[in-house]
Amino acid sequence: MTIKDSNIEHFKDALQQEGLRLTSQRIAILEDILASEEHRECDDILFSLRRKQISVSRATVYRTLEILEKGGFVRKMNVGDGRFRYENKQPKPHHDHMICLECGRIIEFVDQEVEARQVHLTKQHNFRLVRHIHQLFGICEDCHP
Amino acid sequence: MTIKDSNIEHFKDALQQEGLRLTSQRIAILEDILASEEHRECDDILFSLRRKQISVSRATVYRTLEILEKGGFVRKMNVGDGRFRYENKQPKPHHDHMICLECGRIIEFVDQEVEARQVHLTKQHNFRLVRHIHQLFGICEDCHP
DNA sequence: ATTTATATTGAGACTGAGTCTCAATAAAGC
DNA sequence: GCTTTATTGAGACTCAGTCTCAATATAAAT
Repeated sequence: MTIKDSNIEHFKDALQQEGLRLTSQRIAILEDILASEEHRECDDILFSLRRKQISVSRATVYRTLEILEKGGFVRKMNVGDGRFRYENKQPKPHHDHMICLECGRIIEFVDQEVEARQVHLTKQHNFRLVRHIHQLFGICEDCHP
Repeated sequence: MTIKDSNIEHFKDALQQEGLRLTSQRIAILEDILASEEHRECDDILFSLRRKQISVSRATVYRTLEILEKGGFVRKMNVGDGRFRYENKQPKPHHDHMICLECGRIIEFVDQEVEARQVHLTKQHNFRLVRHIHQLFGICEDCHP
């Protein structure tokens, strides 16, 4: 069984637990996401499918992305420009992002010290930390001399 | 001269540098923001003005907020729910936010270690840091037992 | 394999935050 | 006060994302 197939099996299980069905559209969308390492918006995924001659409606892509996010298959991120980006979450450990203001390039990073401080700071306020967003905006090395 | 008047003077200067005019609407919006410590969305400001019998159009509030942001009078922030929040930036040093997922309460925080790590991490990637977003989402002490 | 119950899909209408247009109005400088 | 031109308000518009509903497809039962 390939890694792809095992992912689809997991997806099938996740769907069944919710009483949802495994459709060709949902498989196509998941496969497209699994095959990409990018941080893409809905239409990027839609056009990627179209290029493969797979016709899915925009509504279905949005609906499936929501299911995939809940199931932990994709990560939905807000870059602040009004459009959400979705990335394949599967093989990746937690990370945050540096975002180039010129070219939109996204660099992933993690820092254990920052992670530890977050826990410390929220404890100080008796705040139960659920998740966080840490985005560093600036100019990447390709975009400055 | 009051602090309020000195702020309006600064605003007038900022406007003049851009060839813009000091109007009663712009003054009313700035005053309303200076009088608040909250993180409000456009309509909160609009309704706050209405309560004071000041009629300004939504378009003008948006337009003025943009000018105020550029001039460093307000800070525009994205909490990820599709609406921008604006806060009085004047007397405050830099800070980030903890956001309660239950009640929407916003707690401000700063941490020099985190700030230092950000500089360090971006340097490692030869990335020129311009600004950052650091938001900790969770449940505040009022919303959990 | 057929049937049945119901989840899913696609097309397009709809929503809501925010932007744009343009005629009427109001600052600022003379 | 007069003139120039920035600003305003009302509503049209945009754009990402959601919702509706009739037609279709899945999964389970027969």
